[in-house]
Amino acid sequence: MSIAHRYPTITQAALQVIARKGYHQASIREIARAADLSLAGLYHYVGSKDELLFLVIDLALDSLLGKLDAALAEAVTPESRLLALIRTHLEFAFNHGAALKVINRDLEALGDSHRVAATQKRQAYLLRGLEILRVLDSRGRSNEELLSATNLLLGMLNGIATRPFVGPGRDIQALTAEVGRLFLHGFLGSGKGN
Amino acid sequence: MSIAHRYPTITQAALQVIARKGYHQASIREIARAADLSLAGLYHYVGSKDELLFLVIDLALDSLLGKLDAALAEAVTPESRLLALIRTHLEFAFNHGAALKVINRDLEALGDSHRVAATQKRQAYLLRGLEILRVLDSRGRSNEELLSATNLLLGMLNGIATRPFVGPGRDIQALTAEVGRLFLHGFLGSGKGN
Amino acid sequence: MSIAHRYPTITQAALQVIARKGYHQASIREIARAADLSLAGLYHYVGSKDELLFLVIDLALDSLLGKLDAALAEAVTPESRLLALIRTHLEFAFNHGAALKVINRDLEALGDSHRVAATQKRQAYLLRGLEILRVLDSRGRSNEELLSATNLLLGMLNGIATRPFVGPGRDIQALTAEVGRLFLHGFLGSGKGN
Amino acid sequence: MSIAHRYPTITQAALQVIARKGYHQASIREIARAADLSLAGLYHYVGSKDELLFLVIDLALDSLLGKLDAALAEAVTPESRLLALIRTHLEFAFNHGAALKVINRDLEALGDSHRVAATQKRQAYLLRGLEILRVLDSRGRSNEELLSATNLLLGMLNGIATRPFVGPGRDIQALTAEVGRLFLHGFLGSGKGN
DNA sequence: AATGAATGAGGGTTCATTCAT
DNA sequence: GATGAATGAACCCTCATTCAT
Repeated sequence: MSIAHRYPTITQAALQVIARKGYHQASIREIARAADLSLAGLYHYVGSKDELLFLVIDLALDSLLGKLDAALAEAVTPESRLLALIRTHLEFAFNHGAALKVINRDLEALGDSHRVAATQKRQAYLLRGLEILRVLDSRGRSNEELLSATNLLLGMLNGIATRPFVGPGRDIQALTAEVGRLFLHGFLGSGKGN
Repeated sequence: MSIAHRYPTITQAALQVIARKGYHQASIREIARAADLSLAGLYHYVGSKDELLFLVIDLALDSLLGKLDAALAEAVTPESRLLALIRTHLEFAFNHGAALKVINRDLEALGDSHRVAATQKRQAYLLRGLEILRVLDSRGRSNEELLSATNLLLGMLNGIATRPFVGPGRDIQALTAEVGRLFLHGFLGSGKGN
Repeated sequence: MSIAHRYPTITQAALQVIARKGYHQASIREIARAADLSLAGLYHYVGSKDELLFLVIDLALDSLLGKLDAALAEAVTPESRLLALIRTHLEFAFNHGAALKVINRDLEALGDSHRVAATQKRQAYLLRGLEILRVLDSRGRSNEELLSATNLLLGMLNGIATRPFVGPGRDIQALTAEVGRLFLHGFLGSGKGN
Repeated sequence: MSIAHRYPTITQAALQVIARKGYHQASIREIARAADLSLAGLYHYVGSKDELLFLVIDLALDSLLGKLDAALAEAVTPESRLLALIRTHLEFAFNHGAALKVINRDLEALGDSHRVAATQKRQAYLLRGLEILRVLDSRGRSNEELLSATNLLLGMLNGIATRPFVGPGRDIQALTAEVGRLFLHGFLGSGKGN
């Protein structure tokens, strides 16, 4: 059993357990059990619980950013780029709900240095959204205003994803369209002068 | 020191500690210390940690609902009712950030029966929003669509409040106006047929 | 069971276990058992293993210094003061062998701040000897030379005490006389000019 | 890399690590790292941690005894033999402080059978001293008295070496002379009848 | 000859909780 | 009404050691 086999098993097990119980309630023993490893065996691969959390979050952020960039690579018009972001985020929420939950809920549990690194990577995601809105904007919004709007957008998306109100019954196409229309109308139609 | 004096002290101390560290990281010893009580003294008033969390969340929800209903009592037009909800929520976020944080983050840590009760009360808050949107709607949206839109709205508001991106520099009047315009344009301007 | 009853029990239990196995091999679980307490019960009185070691060493040093000062209070001539120190040290070694062993062997295991405090108190003991030798000296030895001689003396005494070579069969009176004569002849009869 | 090359590396690495941290605090992982070996690689040469400690102590005792015998081979008068022992011990303390520290501090950590063997070899060293004193003695001291005096002497020497009081600034020639004079005066000038 | 992988046992410490006083 | 004392369970982590390759 090579290390290449073990690491994915470990990170996936950790992701599932941490997503379900939260970082502080997820015991490292339970993670080891979920990874089919003894407690000491897990420590053979991971130096500490904090490092394990970082690994999980870092992988999740890589995955999320990767999917976003792949989707953006095929979208040229500003509107389609916005929709690509919305769709990607919602797809990620539904297909990788555990990962998104851990990113949003447990990142702050990271130790100082790890938290800085992870926060930077999450900011990169935010910046993707901000740049899309900047191009979309027709009224010369300031950076601060654009940032605020980006936060509104991501807040909406995470609000949908985090809450159990909206189940997987809703298909993502329709939801993307709904959020897209709502935000686009609001964003384009609302400005300083209105 | 009567029981009537103790309870507010206890719940406020618990609220602060839990908001700062999260429920599972907030030790009951630290809460007792913050309430200027001995450990066993705290147990004299509160039966368990879970019950204490419920007390805190229940009070927070009562406060939030009370403020919302007071604001709605003075608003008659649908638009002003929506703005009242937005303003109330943002004000609560800025003035009682700890309470909102605990509601959103720690409610799921409650034991089964308490969690059900608290969730119901939080749903009542959601329903206030849904009814506002129902009146506001001009296109005969279904209940499910209205619920979805309500979730979008609350997601936005919580997103703003939770994230550290938007500081207290922003004044609430302006923020309320911005969110209101954005959501209103989006909600009114976007419908099935658009 | 008041705290006045527990602390001596705890420190004595800790002293015995640590003396027998050495600080790092003495598990706090075993100390708790020896003190007839549960593990968590021990932590009710002592904040950490390091603090417990400091308590033990500090008490041991107080006891040693107390006995020395009591003995010195009755000795006036320089020779009798030297013999008082020798006798006290040997008596302490035989009657409180565990305490002396912990002082000599485990002091360096203390954490930084505790180690500084304990070392200072041990230095006070050393200075008692140095002052005795200073008065005894007839050749104007320098401070450094006196310190060196003090170390030789204490080295001898600890050497006897630590090693299992000399059992309690030897009575302390005779041993005191022997060491006293040997050291006194050497100290008085040996000097720079000899 | 033959086994003949590995063993010295291993024992030296083990000596350094054990001297610095003490046997129980010296992890076998750290020793392997210091020997530039993998953990399992170290176990290829050494069967257990206890065996490794024995190896280290045994080599140290061999070295100490070898140096002593070499020095005694050139000394004929009783006084010069005593000085040879003192000088050898002090030189060993300053040049091989780690080895002396491990002999004195960690021998008792050995498992039963190894401890017996090592103790016997250390007794051989003690006996060298005892025989020197026997010849030097002019008053017909008993074996027991001679053993006691030997312990005093070695106690002094180890006391000097172990304590940080006397640094390497002191040159060994002078220190040897000082200890020699002190002990000689004391030993020759003190007897039963004095 | 050499090592990565794996583990059982035990380390110090913290926790929510109970109870005699 | 109030609290010091006490505990069982669980926490994260390290250890010496073994074994398949």
